[in-house]
Amino acid sequence: MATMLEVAKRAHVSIATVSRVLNGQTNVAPEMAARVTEAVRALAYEPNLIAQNLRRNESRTLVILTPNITNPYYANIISGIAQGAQENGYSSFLFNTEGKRALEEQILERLKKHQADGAIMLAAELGADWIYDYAKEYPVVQCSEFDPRFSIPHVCVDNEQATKDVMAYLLSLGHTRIGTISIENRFHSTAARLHAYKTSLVQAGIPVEEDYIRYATQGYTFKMGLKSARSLLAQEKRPTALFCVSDMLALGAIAGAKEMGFRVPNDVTVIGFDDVEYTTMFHPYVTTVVQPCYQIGHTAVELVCGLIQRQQVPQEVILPHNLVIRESSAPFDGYLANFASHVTGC
Amino acid sequence: MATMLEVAKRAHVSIATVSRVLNGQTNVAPEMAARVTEAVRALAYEPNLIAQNLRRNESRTLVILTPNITNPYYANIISGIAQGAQENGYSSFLFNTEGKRALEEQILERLKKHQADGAIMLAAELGADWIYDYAKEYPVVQCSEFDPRFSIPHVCVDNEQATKDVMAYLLSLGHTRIGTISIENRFHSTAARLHAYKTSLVQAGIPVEEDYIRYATQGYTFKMGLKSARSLLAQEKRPTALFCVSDMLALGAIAGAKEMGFRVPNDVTVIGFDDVEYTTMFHPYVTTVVQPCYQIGHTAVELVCGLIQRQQVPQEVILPHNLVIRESSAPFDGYLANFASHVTGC
DNA sequence: GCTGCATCAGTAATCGTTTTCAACAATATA
DNA sequence: TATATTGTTGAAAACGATTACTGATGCAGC
Repeated sequence: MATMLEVAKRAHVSIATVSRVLNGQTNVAPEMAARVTEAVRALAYEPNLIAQNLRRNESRTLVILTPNITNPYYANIISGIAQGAQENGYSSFLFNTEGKRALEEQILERLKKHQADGAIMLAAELGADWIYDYAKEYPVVQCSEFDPRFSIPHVCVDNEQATKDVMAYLLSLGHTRIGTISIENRFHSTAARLHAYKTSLVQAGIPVEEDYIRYATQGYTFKMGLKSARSLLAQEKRPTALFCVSDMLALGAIAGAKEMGFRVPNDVTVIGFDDVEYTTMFHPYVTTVVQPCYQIGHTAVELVCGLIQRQQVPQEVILPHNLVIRESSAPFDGYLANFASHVTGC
Repeated sequence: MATMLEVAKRAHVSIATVSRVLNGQTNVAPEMAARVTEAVRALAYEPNLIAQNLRRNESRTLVILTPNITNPYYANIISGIAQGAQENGYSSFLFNTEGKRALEEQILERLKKHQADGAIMLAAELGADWIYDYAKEYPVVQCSEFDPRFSIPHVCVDNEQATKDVMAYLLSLGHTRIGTISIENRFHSTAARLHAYKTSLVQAGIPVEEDYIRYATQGYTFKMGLKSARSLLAQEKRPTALFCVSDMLALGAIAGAKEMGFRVPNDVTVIGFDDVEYTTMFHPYVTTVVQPCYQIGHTAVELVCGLIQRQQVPQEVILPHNLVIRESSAPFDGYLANFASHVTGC
């Protein structure tokens, strides 16, 4: 690959002039500029970005840390990030960390090593104090998850309010035996949703029953939803509505309910969270909370670009959520609910 | 961030010595080496990789082009790549191209610009001649898909043979009315599978019926499988077995068959391809061709590393596939098949 | 004609490494 | 004692760009 020097020689100018032409500076005689562009074309010159980055002391690169790229929830966030990065003249590099700290640190080390100008972290856990060590010194932004103890800029929805909306909706449908499928992890969203679930009940004068709460032990998976629903719905005074903290859990819960002979939504209402594509793949389509994923990603890029340019950026950006009502939710039907718990097949 | 010069000053040595220590060279006096390591530690020195790369004229970086990171089929390939890259001291950068040529070219341009040492392309289409322009000059390897007209090194399974295995299995089960859900795209695998489907029939003395072939028009999706199955099974002389070129299509086909009142596998046998996680999520678990995805990814890295080091590498690596028989396939039952086509509900 | 001021092009320093080469000291050999 | 050999070390030249600075040229104003 040709270098700037070769271009300069061919155009009979100095490399400084070549550089000026390439960077669109005005103080170059048109005739010279023409010679340079011609030489660039003839030699198919492409600037060596490594050299450019060294000199400019920037990499124009963002690293994106995702626990699991296969998760469709992240897919839209990522495409928002990719688009935003491009608009701001950055490349975004995607890493699949599987939530492993060692890997995550390895990637953030790139900030130190000048391989990246900023980082966007999806799904950082509560108590991951070490992240703050990087965020203090380098541009780091968090998406969806964050730890309120640290002032790392982040973009998310109001999980507490979203859950309250779900609960208000369920209560308005007449449900009083409302269960939840939560999850065993250290995400802020999980804690916020569980907290709002409980306070909503209390505020409605309904006691919180631990029997109505299950925790997925192995991630937001279909199987976990299935298993949790089986156990929740096997109780004599089974819940008539299930709030699941993710759509995959909801899908599993619906399958579990069906398997036990319950109809969804007639016998059991199931509500999800996130609005991934699968919610409208199988009937009943899932009633769920939609998060503006693309926007979340896009906004995160804007924050991190702000940080890179040492501008003042908001510590927290909360984007609007939306409860979309589809086929998996229906008003409480006392008659059915009392009998359905004894049914075992159709 | 401290530079080498600062480390050198603090250790009272030259930067050459610092470099030697950092690169583990032996001809350094232990006492000096100790001073250097101490200074490195004290200043929390991290080498500037940009400078390093410039000097070494390499980036130790691989770019991975994926059409769709959400597709679980790619997930395992990607993790094989990530692992292989790490083992070889490379970073792998993942890009979601959505099959857009402009984006793909933009990413391959990084090879020219010294931003990446090699590229691994997943799912390149037939007739994408322009790729060859890059592959001629830079290390490029293809995974799963490739164009036999060009000699770009690639890793894949033998799609032709795998399909023949499926067909032999179906024929051995007694099926003679075998349909296929293929797809409208320009992948070599698609052509190979369709070709093998047809030749297997012909070799068995069964004429190829266009009525038994459907083409998914909008990708390997559940909905496409559903739609194709509906149309295939609505025929009076409906096929009793369906070979689908992807698991998602098979899942959709199973749903479609069920919806029409057919039992899978009793009334209709459905076979998929790839063996993604979803095949064992819902019953019946899908009989499918498993591809050694992780291995494919891993091998692709080895090839590309070979190319980078200007070694001779094989033009084609074919990895073994495996037909795994699960719950969605069963022997042909003449009695059921003749009546089931008139059934509309259970 | 001389000064002052643009305008434009080139020289050289710079970014932070690696690596060649020469210098030097210490040791072995004759 | 003189020389060859070996082992360490540092000075300086790369890598390929950007950019501050310098210098040359041309033109206007006096």
